[in-house]
This record gives sequence, structure tokens and C-alpha cells, in this order.
Amino acid sequence: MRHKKNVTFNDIAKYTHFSKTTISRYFNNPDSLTLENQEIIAKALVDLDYKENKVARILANGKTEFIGIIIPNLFFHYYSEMLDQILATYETFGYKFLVFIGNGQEVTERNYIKELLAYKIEGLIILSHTIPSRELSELGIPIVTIEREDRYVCSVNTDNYMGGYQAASLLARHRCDVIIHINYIKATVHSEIPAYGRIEGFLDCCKEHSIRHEMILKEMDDTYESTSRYLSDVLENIAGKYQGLKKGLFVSNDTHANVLVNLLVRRHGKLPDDFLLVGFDNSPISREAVIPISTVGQQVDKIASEAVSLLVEQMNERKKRRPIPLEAPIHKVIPPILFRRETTER
Amino acid sequence: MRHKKNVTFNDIAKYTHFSKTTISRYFNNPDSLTLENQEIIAKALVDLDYKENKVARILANGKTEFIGIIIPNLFFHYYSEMLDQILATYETFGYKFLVFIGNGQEVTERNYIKELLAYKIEGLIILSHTIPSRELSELGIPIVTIEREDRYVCSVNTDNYMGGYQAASLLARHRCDVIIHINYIKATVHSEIPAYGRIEGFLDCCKEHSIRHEMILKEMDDTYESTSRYLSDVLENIAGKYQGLKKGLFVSNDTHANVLVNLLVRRHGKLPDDFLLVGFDNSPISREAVIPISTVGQQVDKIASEAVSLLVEQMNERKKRRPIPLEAPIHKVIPPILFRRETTER
DNA sequence: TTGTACGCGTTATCAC
DNA sequence: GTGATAACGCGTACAA
Repeated sequence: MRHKKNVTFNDIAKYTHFSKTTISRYFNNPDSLTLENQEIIAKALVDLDYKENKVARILANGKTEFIGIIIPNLFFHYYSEMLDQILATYETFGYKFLVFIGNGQEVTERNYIKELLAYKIEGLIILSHTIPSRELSELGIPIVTIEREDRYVCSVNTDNYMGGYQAASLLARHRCDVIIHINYIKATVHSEIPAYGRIEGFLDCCKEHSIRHEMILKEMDDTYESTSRYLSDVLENIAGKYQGLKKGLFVSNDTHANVLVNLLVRRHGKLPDDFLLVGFDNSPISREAVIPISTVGQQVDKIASEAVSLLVEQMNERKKRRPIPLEAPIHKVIPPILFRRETTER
Repeated sequence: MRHKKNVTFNDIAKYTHFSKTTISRYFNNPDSLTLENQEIIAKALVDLDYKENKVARILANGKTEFIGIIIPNLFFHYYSEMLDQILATYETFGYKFLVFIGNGQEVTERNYIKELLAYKIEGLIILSHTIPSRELSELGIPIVTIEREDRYVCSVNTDNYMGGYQAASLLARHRCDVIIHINYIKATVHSEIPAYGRIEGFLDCCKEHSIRHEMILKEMDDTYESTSRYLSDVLENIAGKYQGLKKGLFVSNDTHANVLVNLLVRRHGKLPDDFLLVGFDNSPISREAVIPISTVGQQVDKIASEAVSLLVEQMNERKKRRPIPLEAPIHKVIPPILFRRETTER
């Protein structure tokens, strides 16, 4: 970068006998040049093999076109699909993305934010749960969160309540005698988190239709093996407790739903008729399971594009001469989609 | 950014009665200041709430600490896990990542590269298959590719040959009468692509040990449903053709292997004893399948860290006063790991 | 329509 | 150990 000095506006200016300003205008406001001169410059760019330098441009006009992202991981399909969809908005808005994987520790995630701010990102999308929204709101840049605590910042979330309600209602329509919601609750999960709505929706549906139901809430650790063992016990209990009854299970994610399907199929060679299942997320496993699993799907593409456009609106507002800041954070809610597959439709 | 003018070295300089130069030194070479003065400046930073501006720093010294990534998608778990591991190297090397999802079209991917170059990335990691390595090599920046055609650039790949060999050999050790490799070949796939090694490894193992074998190669389109239908036919054929024989199937990816397992389990209530299966990738589905699937796993974490450190080496070399460019591209190969699960061990 | 002069916030090169 | 000054490459009043 020091040795091979790049071609600059100055070089082009000399080559074409224009001024730097005119070259700059060629890029930012070409119509202000005569067609003739546009062509002269265009030719010079080719001749000199000019490559634009957006860093210099940033320093001059303050617009990085950077958006920062902090996302917990990419192992969960939900997150990687979301990131995929967010990055795809480059085609629409032209913003570039600086991505960090949050590790759940406040100190390091705060550092990521500091680094992002040092690079003058114009906006920030947060999926990580670590930093409280209160603190995020004080960063002084537009922020949108997705599926996390969002009291003080803008957000886009799935309508989890509707999801829970739909799941319960589907199981009820299939005349289950009892419907059971299996959810994992981490210590940090409480009503502030959008996913909590699934529980409320489930419960409300049960109550409104007077359906016999049970909630099985337990904090699970993250290893697949221990989860499997736990769910095996749960299944044993349910089978014993509700013998002879038609049981509808609403499981808070597809991976766990799949574990249950596998346990049942391995024991009975097929999915027993007295077990219905609904998962959550419409992740690939729900479709690829030995018995394809009914599930409540999040509209990840919509959530992603809503999130970015919500952010872009705020970023544009800030560029105006007299920006009007939001009075209160905007919270967008995207309805889920129910996928009916074999675990309920037989 | 225009309104709220940020605190700069100039402000700090005035506040502390030092020069800009000294402030700069405080950040880049603090030992050259007296401890006393360091503290004075440190205090000023807090008092003025200084936030560093790396954009200005880039313009001045040319070091962006940006690495560009172009990756085909994040729907395949392999890619999202790889991206996760690559991004995680921030902790080790401090490089920031600008990520683009390649859409398979040369024009747009070329545009992504142009954009990345405009932001003065110091290196580029390519997982997308679109742009020929020849063209990449002419970009004038360090490049590392992962699992793609790599003749003219550095790369890190799994030892696909070993993977194919191991899979065949595992099936052979289990005394299969015939082993069958099911692979999907896109029009573009040929011996230039690392994954082709799986086929060679499989074939060599079969030949060396005189094992009866068959290759089923077919270009498949990407929808899960059509793939399932195709694999169902394949299974039918195999079952008929090799009736009474112990059949070992080596499937080129876990998703397809899982389809086969599901078909077999749904038909027979369990995995028949005359069918053994090995998949590829050690993706979650292989562990979460109704019958956990033996598979050849890629060491994604190692590939990712090797890729970044290979890149970092080249980037560091370029920063020297007299950089010695590589004579020939370096190709690193990471051995796979065989996971034995129920589809072979019963 | 085009040009001049300066600013953006930092680092590098000399001096002292 | 510290300071003055010139880059770095582009944008933008303001002037012509």
C-alpha cells in the first residue's frame, strides 16, 4: 500500500487536464459534466486502471455505509439463516456488514461494539442477548435488535404469542385429550424476552378453550446428549401419566421435537397414533426428520429485511440537516407460519 | 457525524498542552512517553470522552485490518460453521471481516470483490466457486480459498481422498459384500475441485482391496423433495440388484444419507441389518438422525484457523519493506475424522 | 460547467 | 522524550 502507490484523483486530473474536483464530480454528480468530458474521464480511468478508495471518501464525507452485527453463533440454523438474509440486503440497500460472533460475555461484546464504533458504523443490528437494551440505546447510533430484550431500542420479532397459540390450537383441533408444552428456560429468560410469548400464547389458548394441559419448563444445558436423556425421561413420564389419552406435544424447538420423534419411532417402529407433535422454527431438521415434523416457522427473510430497512430509515433520518429522533422505539412484529406435517396430519 | 463533531487528537492536544504527535504516540508507542504524561493523557481521554477513529488511521497508514469473505450461502451447515470459526479468529488476530454472500453469478461476485477492494481489505477468503482462481490470483492481495478450485491461489482443504478412502475402508472392514458410492456431480465438478478426491479415495480403496463396488453419480437439483424421490429410486434399485448381500453405502453428504436412513426405517421400522451407511460432513443431521449416522467429518475449526493464519502470514509479509512474494501457492490439507455411529456399528 | 482551497483525523518524517 | 509539518485520497464551499 505504500510501495505501489495507487492511482488517485490527482493522477487522473493531471492525465485529463481537469481538476480533482471535476474528477470527484464525475463520480458523485456526473450529470454536471458534459458528456464529452465524462467520456474523457471514463477513458482515463481505464487507461490508468483507477481503483476507488472508499476509505478516503469516508474520511471526507463521514458515510461509511457500514452496519455492524453481533450475533450469538452460527451453529443454530435460525441464526445462520438470519445472517444470510441480513447480508443479502446488500443488494437492496448497499450497506456493507461487519460481523462479530458474540461470546456471551459482556466485556468482550462491549469491546466488539467499541471496535465497530471506531470503524464508524452507521447502524447496529444485535441478536446477542448479552448487553441490556438500555445500554445499547445510549450508543448514539441507530440500533435494531432481533428476538431479544428490546425495551429501549427498536426491534423486529416474530409474533411468538401467535406462534404458541397456533401450536396449541392445532393440537386442540386434532382432539388431543391433553396438550403439553415442553420449553427450556435459561436463567435469564423472563417475560422481557420475545420467546416468552410462546408460553403465554400456549396457555391462553388452553385456558380459552378449557383444554387439559401441562407445562414442562426446565433449564437445559446445551449438549445434545444430556438433552436427549432428559427428554427421554420426560417422554416416559408423559406416556405413563396420560396412558390411553391422545397426547399433543408442543416443543419449543425443532431439535428437541426431533429427539422425541426419534425416541418414539425407535421404540415403536413408527410414530404412535396417540402422540401428536409440533415444533418451533421450521428448521431443516423438522423437514428432514424420519417423520416430518409440524412446526411454527419464523419468517426469517421478512424479519431480516424489516430489520435492515428499519435501521436504514433511522440512518437516513440522521443524515438530514435537522434529524427528528424517534420519540419511542419502534417494535415490529412478524407473524409466524404454521407448517403442518406428518406429526400432526395422519 | 457532521453535527456532533467527535473529539480528535487535536482537542486532546489542546486540552493537555501536548502536540497531536504525542497523542498519537500515546496510542502507538506509549513507552516513548513518561509515565507521568501517559497518565495525563489517559485522564484527558476520559474527561473528553474520546472515541478512536480507525478510518482516519487507515487513511494515514494504509492498514485497514479488514479481511473480505465471499461465501456461497449460510443454509448449508458446513458453510455457516466455517464462517463462525473464521469470524472467531478475531480473538487471535484482530482482523475484522466484511462478509458477502455469493450468489453464484460472476458479475455480481466480481462486484463484491471490487467493493471489498475499494474498502482496502488486506486479504480475501473465498469459499464461493464462481470466480476462477486464475482471476483471483491477479487481484494483487493475499488470498486463501477453502474447498474450491485453487490452482493459482493458496488454499486450505480437507483431505477428501483420505475421507473417501476411510469411508470405503470402514464399510469393507464390516464385511460388506458390495459397497456403493452415491455422489452428486454438478456440471462444474471435475477433478479440479477438492471434493472430487472423495471419489478417487473410494475407488482406490475398492481396487486395492478388490472389493465389489458401484458408483452412482448423478447431478441433482437442490430441492429436498426431488432429491428424496431420486434417492428412493436409487434405494429400490440397490435393494433389488443386491438382494441377499450386505450393502455398504457411502453417501457424499449427510443430508442425503439421512434421507436414505429415513426411507429404510420407515419401510422396515428399523435399519435393516444388510444396510450399512456412511455420510460426509458430520453435520448435525448425522447425529440427530433417527439412527445416528456414521460420517466423515471435516475439521472445520482447524480449516478456518489455518486459512486465516495462512492469510495473515501473507499479509504480514506484504507489510515488510522488501516483501518476498510466494513463489507458488501453498495448499494446506487437513485430515478428516471418521465418526462411527449406529449406521455401521451395530 | 469547471477550478481553488481547505477540511476530514490520523500517522510518518524529520527536527530539536 | 517531544513537536512541527507534511502526507493519506476524497468531498465541498465558494469562486469564477
